[in-house]
Amino acid sequence: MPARTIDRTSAVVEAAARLTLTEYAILGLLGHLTEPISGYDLRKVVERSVGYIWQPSKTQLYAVLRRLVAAGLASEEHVRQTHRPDKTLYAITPTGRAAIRAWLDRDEDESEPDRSIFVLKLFFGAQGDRAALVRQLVAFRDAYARRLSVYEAKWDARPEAERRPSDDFTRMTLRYGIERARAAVEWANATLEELA
Amino acid sequence: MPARTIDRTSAVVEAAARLTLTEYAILGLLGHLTEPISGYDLRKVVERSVGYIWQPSKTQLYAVLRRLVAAGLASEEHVRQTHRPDKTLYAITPTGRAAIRAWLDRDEDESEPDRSIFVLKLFFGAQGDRAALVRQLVAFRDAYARRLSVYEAKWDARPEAERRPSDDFTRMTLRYGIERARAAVEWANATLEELA
DNA sequence: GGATCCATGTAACGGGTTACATGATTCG
DNA sequence: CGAATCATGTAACCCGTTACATGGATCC
Repeated sequence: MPARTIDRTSAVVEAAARLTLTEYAILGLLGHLTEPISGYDLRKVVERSVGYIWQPSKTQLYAVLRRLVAAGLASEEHVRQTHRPDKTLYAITPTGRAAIRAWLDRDEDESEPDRSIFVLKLFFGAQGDRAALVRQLVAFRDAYARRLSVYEAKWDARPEAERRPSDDFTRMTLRYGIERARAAVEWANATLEELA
Repeated sequence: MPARTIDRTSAVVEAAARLTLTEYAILGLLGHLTEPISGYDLRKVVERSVGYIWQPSKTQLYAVLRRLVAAGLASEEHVRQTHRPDKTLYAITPTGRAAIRAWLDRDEDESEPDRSIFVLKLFFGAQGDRAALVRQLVAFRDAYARRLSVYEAKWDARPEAERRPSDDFTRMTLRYGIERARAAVEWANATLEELA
């Protein structure tokens, strides 16, 4: 938890207005899940779910979980294990739920740029070697094409009978990923032709 | 310049292999331009050109320029002014040119996720208020729609006769921005219907 | 019997953001 | 005559990344 929130004695939800994106994301995941989870397992969940939108480093994950507990937004439970390393399970608290709800309801004021290293490189293309750029453009396209097929595979993953309400939102974001990936692939192909 | 590059006595280009994205971007801009430029003006250039791909804070810009000079990748020239504050003009050096060329030619190994605060929020949509989400989705769509029209206006900006070789690359990246923005707007509209 | 899985950390480092500051000048 | 422009900076803060570490258990 950032130091600047320490002096906020009351109004925890308002203090929560100062969480990092990473903190909100992890807190949101805890709220998304139905059972307490270890940091280790949470990582895997991230990879399978929001990974394509956003991803924390391993170290960050553990650090954030502890911060959330310190802020009262999550609770922890230590579990002893005999044949495996001991672990700590984290769950969201009512305060935590209020915090994400407040975050979700709050309007964001700025729209971030679509950051991409490769596209930035392409912008400077005239200063470099054309063949190298083409090579990287191909890699760029292939990376998005791979993503695309991963997303599309997920699309039909869960059978309709087992769907939960939150799946609707998962699918919306999935569709976002699909549409944007598709746009990227098509653009890359068109640009490749232009470079040839 | 990061401290870790200090001990590299020779092979400046290789030391340059350790620059930040921000540093490469600014160096690339210096290489892109034909004349020395002040930090102040460079900011405006950023806003008008690569701004939608990537953008540094004001403070960063000035700091990076000084770092680039310290590394020998850029040169500076102090200009006294009578009716305006004095300024410093920066230009890329031959070493700097070699550095971006090396960067441009180098393959990137990782593909970053398509980070978006709002989409992350939508992923957690089930935990929040539906109306608030719809409101933000509209804002999201409108922001991209605005971008879209800005890009499209740029597309036909420069008359064909005055075009320079680097414009081809500018247009490629511009088209990327257009296609992705279009995809975002269409997705947002479809999702809005779904939420209604 | 070497690799991979489980499960979690520490330490160091640095880049980037936010807030604040300055002071003359030109525009409306 | 107040606001915006020009032009650059300092200070503080901290989030996030990278590298490194541990040690038993299971898999092939």
